[in-house]
Amino acid sequence: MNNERYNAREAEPRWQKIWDERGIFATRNDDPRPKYYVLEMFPYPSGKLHVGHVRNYAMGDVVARARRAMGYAVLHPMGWDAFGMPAENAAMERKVHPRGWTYDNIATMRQQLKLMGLSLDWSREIATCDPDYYQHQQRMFLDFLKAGLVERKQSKVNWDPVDHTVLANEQVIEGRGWRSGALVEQRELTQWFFKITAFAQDLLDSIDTLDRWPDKVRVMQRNWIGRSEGLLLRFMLDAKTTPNGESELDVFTTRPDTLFGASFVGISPDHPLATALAAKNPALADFIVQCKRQGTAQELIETAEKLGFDTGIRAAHPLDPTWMLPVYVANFILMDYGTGAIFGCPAHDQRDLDFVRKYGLPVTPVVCPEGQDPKTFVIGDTAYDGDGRLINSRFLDGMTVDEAKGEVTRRLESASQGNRPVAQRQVNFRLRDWGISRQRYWGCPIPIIYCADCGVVPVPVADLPVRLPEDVSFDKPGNPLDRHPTWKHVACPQCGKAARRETDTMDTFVDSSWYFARFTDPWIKTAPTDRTAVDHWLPVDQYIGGVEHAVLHLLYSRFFTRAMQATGHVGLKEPFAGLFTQGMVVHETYRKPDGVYVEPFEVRLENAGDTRRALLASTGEAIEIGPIEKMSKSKRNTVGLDEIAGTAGADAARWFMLSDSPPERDVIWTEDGMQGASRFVQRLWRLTGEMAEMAAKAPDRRPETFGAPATAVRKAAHAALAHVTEDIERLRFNRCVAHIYELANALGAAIGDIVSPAAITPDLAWAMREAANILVVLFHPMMPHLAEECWAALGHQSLVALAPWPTLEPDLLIESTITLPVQVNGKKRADVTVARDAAKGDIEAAVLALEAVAKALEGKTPKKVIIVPQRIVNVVV
RNA sequence: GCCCCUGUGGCGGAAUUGGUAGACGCGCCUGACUCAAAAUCAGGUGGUGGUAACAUCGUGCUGGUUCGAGUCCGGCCAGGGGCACCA
Repeated sequence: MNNERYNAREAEPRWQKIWDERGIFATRNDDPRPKYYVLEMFPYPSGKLHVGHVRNYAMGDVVARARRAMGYAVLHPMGWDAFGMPAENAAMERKVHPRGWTYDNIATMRQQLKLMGLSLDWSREIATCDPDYYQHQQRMFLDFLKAGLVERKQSKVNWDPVDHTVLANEQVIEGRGWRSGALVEQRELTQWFFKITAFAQDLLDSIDTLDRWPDKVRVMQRNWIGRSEGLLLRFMLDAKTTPNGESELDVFTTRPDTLFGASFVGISPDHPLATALAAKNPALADFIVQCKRQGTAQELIETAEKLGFDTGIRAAHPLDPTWMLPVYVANFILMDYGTGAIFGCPAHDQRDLDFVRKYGLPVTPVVCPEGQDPKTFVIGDTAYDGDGRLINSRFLDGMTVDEAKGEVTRRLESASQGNRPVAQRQVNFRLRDWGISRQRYWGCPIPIIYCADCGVVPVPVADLPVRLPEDVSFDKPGNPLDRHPTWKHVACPQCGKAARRETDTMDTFVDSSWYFARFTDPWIKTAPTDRTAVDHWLPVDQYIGGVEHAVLHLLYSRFFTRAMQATGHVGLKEPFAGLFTQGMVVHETYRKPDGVYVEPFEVRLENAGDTRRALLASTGEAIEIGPIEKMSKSKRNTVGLDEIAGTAGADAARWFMLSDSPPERDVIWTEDGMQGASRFVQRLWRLTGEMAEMAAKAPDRRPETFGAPATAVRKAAHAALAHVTEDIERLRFNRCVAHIYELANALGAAIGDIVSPAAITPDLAWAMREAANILVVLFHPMMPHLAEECWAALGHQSLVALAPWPTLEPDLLIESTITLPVQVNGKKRADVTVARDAAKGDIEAAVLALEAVAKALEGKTPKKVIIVPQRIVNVVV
């Protein structure tokens, strides 16, 4: 009997040490068993772990431990996404070096992860800030460059004025920098880009193959890539009106059907034609300057008024050369989508309508909604973008929108002007190339040298890595690499003359775009990956992380894997076969009457009847319980790992984080929930202790027959086994938890039914031993330390971490008689117990003989009796 | 504005994918043990009526399909998320 309370604080480190010493979670690449790669998104070493990390890693660990038991060679590694801004901010604020700050944090967090008892292969640990890692990234940058997947170009970029760096589109959330929260400005800079658009169509198409990804993420990626099909059409310009005799203008449209509703042609202020004309027209130059000034902050763009400038240029309508349209420069036209030029159809596009109302251009409706009289159909303040029939459109009149699109496309494709078709079908993507240049120190240096004679020169592979200099200062804003006295001054690798290093570093999302591949062989020095290892382990079978990376990390990694495939570093294009996005851990907020937030561990909660109240633990002062929110430093509602591992223990915390809420949803951290988990830890300890006592009396040989009590115990154990196995495979951890509770309840009841020691027959003792073993193996993925302790108490010499998953006896789940609910007219009136394989006629007879059924029938004769085998009986009157 | 998701007891949530709504946990109530508390154990816990057996209503609202709807379809309402001058 386990008389002592289970002491997690003593037991947990003891088992961690044993696992560690025996190296049981280190995975060999030549393991012949089927592979299974489980990965949780690796953490940024920000300082300390909190319960949100516990949830994330506990889920991955359940999968890893269960798959290991099921006979897979499991790869479950851990590393550090170690480059990034916070290290530099710490350097500025605390006068520490980013490297020291980062590695100190890694040491702390590694220690904390070990406290959680995760079954990780620490021999494969990597940190992205280690030159042993980033040199390979530089190597791949050079390979991608050679393959045409990297490009240096001038473009408009998002500039974060607080972090003093450029941000990718994916890193701008509602017009603000994703880290700093500062309003992002537009700047024209020369930058390095990864050509993610080269794979736009494939990235989109392959989403259909990611059948183990959440729909939500797939939808978000589809929207982000944003494919639209349309027509590229050529407008002929009146050369007399253009600055340098230009005679054509290309326009992209998805609505060629509305071409007869055109009332102007619009070009972006950044369009080459606008630039050319501005050189000769000071008023237009002023207007363009005005557009750019007004357009610096994203937030302003969204509320900005539509403004335009009539260039005096005239364009011929593609379907009627005699119809001349005015060409405006308009502030709402984006240069980097389509061609930077549009035709404006105000009746059916709200932006165009707002624009023409201001400049007095005509509004001609050309699509009339079904059922509306074309004579009375007028456009007011709202453009009509729905379906309908064409009007005011000459040969298109009467067609549907789709027919008209087809007709216009056909005509213009076959019409030629100067030996080229007037129009061609085109696909455009919203997705833009990934700008990776960052004007920061703590990142992977871009291995490029600029030479006055040779131009842009890649660093030779033999010279890699390009290491970050150690002696840098953070006393001024801006890039420390750029103002370093010597680092950037190098000899040109080609001509030997004085040249200059690229001082930008790579976006930290590059670092995390391939780490999962590096884990497959982190020891190889000569290449980013060992092809045998990487092709063996990839794809990741189960990837787990936050949904906030749906269009960031998860899209970049898909691109990067394609680029690695194109340059021979991996043999596949989709890195993550299964993806699971877990919810956040949220917590109540607490504030003193003066509005100051109070941390959870300073608060004492009291339940009185249905009401709860919070008191300051130290003084008893009443505290207001605020809304439940995402854990954040500003709301002071975070719960750290140290607070819980040191008291209730890691197992209880893991158990609580996996219980109640479905894993994809947010979970609320509560003291009560944590206590409930702790109680269950003790209950399992007592229960297995009692069962161990009985198990000691069990015969070695399996009994020939089992009595009713033993059979009940065995049925409960095997039912739980079946459920937990399925629920782990489907990542429904909350249901695993419920089924383990059910088994514990059933076993507790079975023990309670034993009236005297004499009732413990050999077959019952044997069943108890079997059930106890099943119970411990079933909960060990969630509470591994407690499981080892119980496993030892059951007399095992080996570790439960190495125990095989129990074998299910399906016969135990099949009952010989079943109880079916009986409905009359769809309302439940009785139960009927019949043989499992009873004939329908027999069931019907049994049902109609029931007193409750007769009563409900009120003497009427049933019209029909519906019998769903093994399910239900419904008598219809 | 467009796209997507969610809505079930006091709370977190189950419901074999169209078949007994409320598994399991938390909280609460009653009892046992205790000088007392903690811990533990036993019982109860959707609403209404009834001592009870039982009856009746009940899955955001509303209509429909069906022998049967939390689950499917139509229309609303509420909450959350994503995208947003993308032509």
